[in-house]
Amino acid sequence: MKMRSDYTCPLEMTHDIIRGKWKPLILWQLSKGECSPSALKKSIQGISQKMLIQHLNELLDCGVIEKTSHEGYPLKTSYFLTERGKKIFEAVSIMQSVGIEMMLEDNREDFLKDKGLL
Amino acid sequence: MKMRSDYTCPLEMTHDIIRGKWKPLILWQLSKGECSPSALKKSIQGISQKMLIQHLNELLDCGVIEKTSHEGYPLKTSYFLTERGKKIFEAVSIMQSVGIEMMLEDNREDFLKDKGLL
DNA sequence: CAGCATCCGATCTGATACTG
DNA sequence: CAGTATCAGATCGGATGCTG
Repeated sequence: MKMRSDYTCPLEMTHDIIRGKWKPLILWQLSKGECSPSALKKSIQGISQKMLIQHLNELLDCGVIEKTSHEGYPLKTSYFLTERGKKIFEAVSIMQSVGIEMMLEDNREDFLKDKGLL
Repeated sequence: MKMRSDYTCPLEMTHDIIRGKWKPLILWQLSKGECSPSALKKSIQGISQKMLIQHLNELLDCGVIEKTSHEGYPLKTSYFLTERGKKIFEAVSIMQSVGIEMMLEDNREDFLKDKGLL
């Protein structure tokens, strides 16, 4: 995926960046601090390695995250949010809050409590 | 599209609602007040009627918008945000702000000025 | 462990034509 | 004007196997 450069509206640009199925969750995890792919995979239920790496690469392309690679075996790589990524995370964060509010309306307190979100 | 009921995280739920290509723009327009499909089509550059109606139906399914239909010819229908929709719009609104900030970093003031966003 | 390539089914989107 | 149906092409996502 490449970021377009002909967005007719800033909203479209942001949307494009976080539209991928796993993007918000990846950003959510990275907002807690830098993280390796394997750790991300563990913390994001259901994501495949392929999609993880692919989405990480797309986020790299958008300048939302960066990585550092420590050479040698075993390989170690860390991904982390850039300043731009921290801005995007503001949107992700609101998405989470709004989701919690909606679940509360739907009487899903139990679910939220189980997750430690309440 | 049907909303799932097995989200493992509130973030996923919100994301699912606004993931469609035109959803944020539709919500953006509706946030200004109730609006007919034809007016929406005019204000959202590039959207086809099919995608507009389809996305409107999906937003209806999610309880994010509602509509009123005035019977008779010519047909008139108005869509508007529900309370839930107004909450979701908070996220959309931040996406817009973040997009503007990113465009400013990218030296696209001219574009933003043309759009009256600066 | 991190990352890439391939194959394939699922999903999404757009164009067009049609109905009440 | 609002809404539906159909079809084709594009994109996305998941499974698997391979590389350094």
